[in-house]
Amino acid sequence: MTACSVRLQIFLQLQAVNKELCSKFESCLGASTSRVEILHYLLQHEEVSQSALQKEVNIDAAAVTRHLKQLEAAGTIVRYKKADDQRATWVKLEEEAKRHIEQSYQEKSQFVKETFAGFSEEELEQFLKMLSKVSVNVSHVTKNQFGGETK
Amino acid sequence: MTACSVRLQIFLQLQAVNKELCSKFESCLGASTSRVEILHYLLQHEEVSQSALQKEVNIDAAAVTRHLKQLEAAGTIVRYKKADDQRATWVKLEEEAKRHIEQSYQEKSQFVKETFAGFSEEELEQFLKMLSKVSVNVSHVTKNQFGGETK
DNA sequence: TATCAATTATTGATGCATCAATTATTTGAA
DNA sequence: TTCAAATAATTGATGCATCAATAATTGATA
Repeated sequence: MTACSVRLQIFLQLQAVNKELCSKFESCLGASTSRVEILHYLLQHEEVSQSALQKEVNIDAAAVTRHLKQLEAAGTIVRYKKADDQRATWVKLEEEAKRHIEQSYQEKSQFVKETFAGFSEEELEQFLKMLSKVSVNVSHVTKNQFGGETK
Repeated sequence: MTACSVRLQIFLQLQAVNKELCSKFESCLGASTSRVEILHYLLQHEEVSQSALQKEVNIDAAAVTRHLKQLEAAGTIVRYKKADDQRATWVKLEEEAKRHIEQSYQEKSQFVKETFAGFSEEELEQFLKMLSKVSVNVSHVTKNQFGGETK
């Protein structure tokens, strides 16, 4: 309350907002943000290897494998290997599923629109810049700036 | 890539940044942001009931219970009941642990400082306002704005 | 006073992400 | 050619958060 700097508030608020955002998103769309991102990436790319997908959605390879196995079991996607490389697995949406996912794409757009209601385009640009700046800053933080002596 | 609106980018970036932030924080401080928030709250409040603490740190009561049990087992905190209400459990730091946590408080401050390096005070204020606005917007989103017909 | 509702904490089941270890395959260099 | 290193995916162990159900206690009321 008292000595709580603006920086600290932002730090906490960032996490709080993100949590609310993901939670509400999931209850609205019926799937986690990760799951939805995977599906929307597939909607826009026809065919992709797991490792490429993993880099795009930025979650752990193990998590990707588990998502895709579930989606395959549900009949949403197909997975297959190609002759030239038996290591890589390729993924694509079932035709059947595309329509349903197109609809959820609309819902996501609407959700995102609501989320940033009342922001001017200028503010949005600035928001994005700030987030990117934080990202750069964080990536430059190194462990040994802290704790110092390993007493 | 192509039809990717600024709003959508922010939406994704917000989650990405938060993930990096928490991950780096944990590797620097050696404990999750939740855990550290709990400890720092206790450092500043001497004694608190679990339910009050739970509201402060904004995580599920079940998660709080589990954190506190671990901290108790580690000898970092004590938990006890009071005569006037046998339901509530009160929590306080062990004297022994306070010094160590004070140090981690410094580390957290340093981390937060690094995170927002290069931001002017004005920008910080604006950042906070934006986050708050998003929070308000999200809280107003209702499930039935979406999907519409439950076909 | 007996009972019902609210409060508080806990537990169990579940979901999702991470890391580390493992397996299979491919590539490249000696 | 052969073998080591790189690449890709998977599995198991673990951590942490959530929800739902349960237990214990307290307060209110009829």
